[in-house]
Amino acid sequence: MKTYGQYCALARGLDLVGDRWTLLIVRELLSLGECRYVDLQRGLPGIATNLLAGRLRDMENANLVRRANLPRPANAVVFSLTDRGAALEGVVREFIKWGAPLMSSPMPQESFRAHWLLLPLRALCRDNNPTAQRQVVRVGTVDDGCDIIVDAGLIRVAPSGSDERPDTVVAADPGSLVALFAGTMPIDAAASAQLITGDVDAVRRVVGGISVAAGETTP
Amino acid sequence: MKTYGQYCALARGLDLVGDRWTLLIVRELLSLGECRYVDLQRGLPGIATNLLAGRLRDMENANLVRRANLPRPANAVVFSLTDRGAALEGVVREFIKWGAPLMSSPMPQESFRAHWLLLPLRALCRDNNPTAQRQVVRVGTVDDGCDIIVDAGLIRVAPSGSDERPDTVVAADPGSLVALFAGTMPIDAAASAQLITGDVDAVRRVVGGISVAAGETTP
DNA sequence: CTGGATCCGGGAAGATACTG
DNA sequence: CAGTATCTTCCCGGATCCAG
Repeated sequence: MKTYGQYCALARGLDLVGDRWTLLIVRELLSLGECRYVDLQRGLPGIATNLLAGRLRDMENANLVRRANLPRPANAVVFSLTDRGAALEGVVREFIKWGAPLMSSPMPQESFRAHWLLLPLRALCRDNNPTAQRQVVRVGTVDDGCDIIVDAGLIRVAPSGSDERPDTVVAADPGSLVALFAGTMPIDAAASAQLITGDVDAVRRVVGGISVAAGETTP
Repeated sequence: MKTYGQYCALARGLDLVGDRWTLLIVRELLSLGECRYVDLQRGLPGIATNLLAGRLRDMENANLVRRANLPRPANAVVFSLTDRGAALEGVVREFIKWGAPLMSSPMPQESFRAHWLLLPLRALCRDNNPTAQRQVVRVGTVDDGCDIIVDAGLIRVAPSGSDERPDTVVAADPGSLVALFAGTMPIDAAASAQLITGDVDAVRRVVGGISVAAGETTP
């Protein structure tokens, strides 16, 4: 990006991450951790491959992204954020908070990946039943989704993988997923619509943290 | 801006404010409040006038900016942020925090406006002497700067204007201003270098809040 | 004088094909 | 798998011009 030429923290920050796609690449790396080139392509539908390659090079030069060559398979590469890149989490979080009101419903033609919910879920989920046993709620699928691991009052949200056996799987259209975790759609309605497979109470345990925190707790 | 076409809060947010110059226009309006077209031009050195006009129109359509026609002088207009636009303050604050380490020293040719310090100063300044009388420290000039009004433990930072009589004026090169309020340059050094006019203790009162807050207080 | 609109050149973004 | 090469399109930047 051409520099703004302004001695200002905001302008200098935008000089580094103000380019188109850059913050979305940061979102992918914050959500997924280390990932391969094709993982980034899957998580960034619409990006041109030359643009992705160019941005990764720029971000590497700016010390935001680290590139590591794997021994096997041959020519394999993993990308990850440096500490400086990971420090953008606050920026991304505020952006997501600001953008949340724009999420009322998906547009036709709009793409969706369940792991895009990972960062929002970290803000939205709570343990409403801290004395219960450890539970895992999967949002999406094992190939693309988030695992909400709730245990003793603590929440961890990780990209879904085969290392967790979910007690519950929430698989729904994008609009319903967002509505469910935003508290707009009642959990009962989601259950009736067959969007929840497994232990529905595990969903109740983690959903609606923000509003519930100010009100009563679910037993 | 072309939409990313992603049903994601970050992507949808960037659809609205990801365009070049947009967040810098928000910075100006957050810092100055209502302002005229020429004020924006002065605060955004380097922007082309057609681009500024276009962005303002886009932001008006996105409900981020409000345009009001003044009765006098003729054709005069004031721009200001809507509530939705002002809600970007959190994003801008995080960006400034992230960009702060990039501010070590100004590049030659880089432009500077003292009122760009307004948002950072809100985070940096504290009242280290809450029992003292009300004091005003001006950073920059009456035409372009910030007035730090400190009174009974409360800090207010406003764009400088003729309605305040500063007890102290800090007028220095950009690098020294940043270093002084970031705590890198000792206040004594700034005073010796004739950068501070008036009551130096008023500067001591407001500077270095973050580090001082964890340490001892200045009497 | 304020608040733009118009025109144009260069460069970044986007789409697609191809390769070690 | 991880890009490069190439082409097209469109946005940005700079200058100038214009209406109220």
